[in-house]
Amino acid sequence: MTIGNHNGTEPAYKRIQNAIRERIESGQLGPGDIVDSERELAKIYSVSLMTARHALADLAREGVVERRHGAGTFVAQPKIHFNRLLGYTEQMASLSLSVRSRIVSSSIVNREHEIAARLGLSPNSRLLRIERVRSSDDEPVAHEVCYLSAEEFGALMDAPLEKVSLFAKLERDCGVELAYADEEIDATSADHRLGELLNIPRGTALLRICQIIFSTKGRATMYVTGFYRSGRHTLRIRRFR
Amino acid sequence: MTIGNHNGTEPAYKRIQNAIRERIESGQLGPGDIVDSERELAKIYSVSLMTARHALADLAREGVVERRHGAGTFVAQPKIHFNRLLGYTEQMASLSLSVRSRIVSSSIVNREHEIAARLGLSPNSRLLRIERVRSSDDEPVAHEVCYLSAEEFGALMDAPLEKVSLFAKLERDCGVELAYADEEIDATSADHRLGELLNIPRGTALLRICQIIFSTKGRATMYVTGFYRSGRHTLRIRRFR
DNA sequence: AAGTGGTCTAGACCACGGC
DNA sequence: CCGTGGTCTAGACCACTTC
Repeated sequence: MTIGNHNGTEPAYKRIQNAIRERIESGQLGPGDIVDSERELAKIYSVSLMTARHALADLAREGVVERRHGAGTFVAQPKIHFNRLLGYTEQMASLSLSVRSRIVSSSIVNREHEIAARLGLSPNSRLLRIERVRSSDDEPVAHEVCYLSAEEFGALMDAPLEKVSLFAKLERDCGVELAYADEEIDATSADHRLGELLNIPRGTALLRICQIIFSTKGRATMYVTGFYRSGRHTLRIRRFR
Repeated sequence: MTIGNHNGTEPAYKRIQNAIRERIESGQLGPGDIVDSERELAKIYSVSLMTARHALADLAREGVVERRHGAGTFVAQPKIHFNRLLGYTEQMASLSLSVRSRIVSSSIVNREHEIAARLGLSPNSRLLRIERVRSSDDEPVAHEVCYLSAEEFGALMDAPLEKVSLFAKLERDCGVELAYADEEIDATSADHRLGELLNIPRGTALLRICQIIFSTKGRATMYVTGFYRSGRHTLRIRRFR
């Protein structure tokens, strides 16, 4: 009797999981459909019950399947993606809205000590600063300023960011995988300059969002502050207890 | 040899987890400290390795401990709670700030068709409506109105909500377990009435948050709209890609 | 009653980490 | 080297759902 994780292959429980995932992705199994039971999987894959169980319990934890005591294991309903970190362009695209961006300025700065620190750089680091006004239907609706390490991303200074999403550019061309963002959200009023840029009266309420965006490696990659016209933007999130 | 989950008591793996949790909460174990290994736990609690393992693996999944292959299991760094669904009172308490609530009105309404619908009730359902102004340091900082099914929660109408958190009341006294909330966040300006209630000039920017709060059973339990003074409130969330 | 998931046993081998 | 976690076996009893 062979015991233990012999040969250098994938663990059995992962092989089982992948097989189930593939059947879901290929459409062979749809939401609500029943999945092989622990005992069936154990026979099919010649593993013990505990191993089959491990595979299913893990998939349930991920939300791929749902287990009902006494009834069986079922393919879970497709998840609604709340709270997903998206770039502005991506968000608008997901709502079938078109955006255009006007680059107000693009420059290298080296006196933003606090922002440099938040990006985990030494205080006097050179930063690429990109300031943009985003419009939809030729009407300006948001103002964003983002900062990145000039050393790493200086090449983006002349990139055609009017059309291409900065997120996409980072992920596709710069080999950075974005993972999550910590954000601070509050309300403010438009000052004189923001009023002019967004073509609104001074004092108009704006949603202000300030994000630090981290890569999959845990590196703070980008610092963004944005002002969004009220009425035109609502942020939707889901919070858990 | 006894086998299986005899007698109607708590599962062994949960008893082990609770014991570890208690040692962490009481300060006996701090972040980075090593936790009993699977083999030690198995001996101490007279359970099999798999059971001890289950206890630790589950705690690791929750983020309470961290497991390092070949090294051991360690107490995780204290979590920064992002995106946690908290009542206003709870949030302020977690920041060591005291709040007081003044109940502006508390009544039964039956013409809020849209809100009733959002709570999954028939359009003309009777709803308990509680309007409160929250103050910190005797200065009004937020205005909240919440709606609940009058049929289910009518008894709350005369509850002393000046002092007790509504969340706590629901969870402790009404047997409702809150699970998550879908929220919409945007910015607005104070109108005349809000200006008076919050003692601020008309036109001041306010953060507006509108939540539908769901129970663990998936029932929409409460609808809340709140206005929060800018400068006094920033919402912190983490979003994942 | 039959089948399902939930808990549990008493072991096993392997891969990895720190001394 | 020894101890740790990661994977796995071949069973067991219990609680629950469905028929």
